[in-house]
Amino acid sequence: MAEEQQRSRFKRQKMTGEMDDRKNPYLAHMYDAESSHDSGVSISDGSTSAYTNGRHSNGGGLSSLKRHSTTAKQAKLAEDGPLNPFTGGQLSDRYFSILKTRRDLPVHAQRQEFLDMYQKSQVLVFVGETGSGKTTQIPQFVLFDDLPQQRGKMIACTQPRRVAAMSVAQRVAQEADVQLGEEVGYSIRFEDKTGPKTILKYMTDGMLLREAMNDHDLLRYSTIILDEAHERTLATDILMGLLKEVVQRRPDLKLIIMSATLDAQKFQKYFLSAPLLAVPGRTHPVEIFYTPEPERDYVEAALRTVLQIDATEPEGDILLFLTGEEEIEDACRKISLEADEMVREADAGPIKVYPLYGTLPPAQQQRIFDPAPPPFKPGGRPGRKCIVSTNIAETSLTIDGIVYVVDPGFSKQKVYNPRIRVESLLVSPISKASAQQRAGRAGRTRPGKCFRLYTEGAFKKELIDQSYPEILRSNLASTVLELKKLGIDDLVHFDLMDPPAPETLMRALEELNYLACLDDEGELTALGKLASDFPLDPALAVMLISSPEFYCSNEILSLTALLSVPQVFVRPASARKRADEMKDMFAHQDGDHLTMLNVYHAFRGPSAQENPKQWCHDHFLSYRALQQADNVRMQLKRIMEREEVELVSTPFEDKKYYENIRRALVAGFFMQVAKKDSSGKQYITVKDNQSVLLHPSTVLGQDSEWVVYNEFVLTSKNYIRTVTAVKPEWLLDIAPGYYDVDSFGKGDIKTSLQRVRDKVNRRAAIAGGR
DNA sequence: GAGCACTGC
Repeated sequence: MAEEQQRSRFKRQKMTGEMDDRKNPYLAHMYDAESSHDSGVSISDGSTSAYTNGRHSNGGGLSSLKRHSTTAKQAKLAEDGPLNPFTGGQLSDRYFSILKTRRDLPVHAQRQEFLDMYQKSQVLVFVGETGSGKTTQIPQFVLFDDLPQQRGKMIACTQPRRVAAMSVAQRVAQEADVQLGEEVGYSIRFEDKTGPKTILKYMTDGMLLREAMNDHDLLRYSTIILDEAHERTLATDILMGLLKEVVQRRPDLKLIIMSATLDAQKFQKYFLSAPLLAVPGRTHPVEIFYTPEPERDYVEAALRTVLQIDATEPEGDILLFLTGEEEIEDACRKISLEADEMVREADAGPIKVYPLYGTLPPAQQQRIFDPAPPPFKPGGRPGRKCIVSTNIAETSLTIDGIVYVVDPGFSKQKVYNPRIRVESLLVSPISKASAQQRAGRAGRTRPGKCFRLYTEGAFKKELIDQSYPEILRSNLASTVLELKKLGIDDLVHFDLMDPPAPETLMRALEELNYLACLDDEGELTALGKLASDFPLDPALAVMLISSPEFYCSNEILSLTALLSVPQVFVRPASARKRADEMKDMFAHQDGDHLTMLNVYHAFRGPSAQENPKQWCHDHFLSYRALQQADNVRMQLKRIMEREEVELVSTPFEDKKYYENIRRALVAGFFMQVAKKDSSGKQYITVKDNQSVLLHPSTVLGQDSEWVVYNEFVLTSKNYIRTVTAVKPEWLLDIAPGYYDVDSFGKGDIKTSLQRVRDKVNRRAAIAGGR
């Protein structure tokens, strides 16, 4: 394929607009800072005692000092050693070599500017693009000025992802020349690597939110840094709302919002004109190409583009963004096949194609870091690798060596429809910010190219600037419960950056009221308080808390854990039949929940525990998911013990063993019930009257009139997945408030429930009359 | 007779 043809398909973008943002450093500062660092309370030369941990150092002559105003110069001096300013120990050679590279980072050039701003204002917004060093350096800059050890406090820096919190903490501990978990540590679910000496703590945003629920003013911290705020995770959004109030109650608390996009003005405005400091990133230029005409089939266009790049562009790896597992596996097969043909016909270089998505086993994910294949013969055309990935490569994983990015402009995104109370995944156009982030992936090691499979006009006019924050796309039942526990009573006036639709809030309140977590006045009930102690969706928490009443809390505990982790059943395309046969071995005729419980019990059994990994592989089960379930189970069990929720079981021989579990299911999921309709082919959901089908993966036969379901899946059809048969009289008995039959709209469900009610009443009358 | 982007407590 000629270079000429390649060019004709893509209009070369003039280097304006977006690319200018990339090339020109951002406005260095929009805040006119006066130097305020000359304030007398500085660290005496040569002394390091202001930095050593007050609770442990023995020469704490300066430990009574108030908040310091350190200058960049002073901090540098302290950093230069020879002793570690925080531990008093000898600094290692590695420390000094890392220190040199740290001082080359773009943020370092603006250290004084940062300190001036930090000292002057309680809240500040910091913008730093990829490669600026903000995540590792800013918290350390703060450390040298804040000196939290002198007041027995800590600096917190939040991350949206656990791996990031872990790896950044590891890196910063190295930079500070301390043991991870001592002065520098991290805290994520299931793992707290901090200790009494910890003064800088990286943590997930969810973790800090959990802490806030028991300590509304976050008194353990002197400075809180919310990193990657532009990602707008649910936890970050709530933390921002919360901290906006906390900084007013606590004048001694400092807050830094760190973001990677220029949208930072929005953060600035939200925090009442907080000053903003922007530092340029360090990336290579990326040339952007657009298609002149819209593409009808983006997958087909993507394949064509990848092959064209392979045939015509110089050495360099390719990253293609697609939306899901199946699409990706399919594309990988096709690219490999076509590329092989090109090798035969046109003497092309070798190409290796790797899929990348979240549910891929870690070992296979690691393969994307393998080097590109060598030429077929010495001096021949160089090989390249092509990675076909979901959005995971946009934020969570960075791959060096990518020179070409192919961006069809779509991703799967969660959407929530409050009218039918359904969360689902939908293939949707990405935002401008996402497109920019994707393009940037081509310029990490050297100048690159990004091929957008949409027109420049579409980019400008059709793509929204930023993706909608998660808070606008989610069911907020657990969020509302959390807010109540956080002491936010007036939800409507709680100042969120993007307030959710009133209907979404109403739905959440209604759901929590039916679950008896909120009373009719919207106040947190005892059950609601208890439920908020569990890191679970409210329905799951209520099911777990109610389970002792059904003599099966041990079993419901296992089931709750299983329902909070990814799917345990594995069904590879190459072995569907065998996988299904294996699943049948665990099947329980009354439904998928009980089947999952059978799996878990087998997994915990002696024969599986001999070699659990092998056993899972042999039985087409996900070892990772089951292990995770074990972990979650332990965590939940500890909370149950602490909160004195009894752990009991019905003897397995008892004929009520399974029935009790099914009844307990109803206690949490009575709002997720469907009844078979008159045709007998499909089901109708209770109250919402949605037509749904049993998901084909279910073990349940077609003869169950009433079922509870765990989730609603909206794909080619409306499916309910993970379903178990229940009896209608249990619904009336266990959730009488929700099953107030007279309040139901006319229809089959109402008639059936009336009939059941009458039958129950008649039986009661007879029993009473005897 | 199907398909789950991603993250988190």
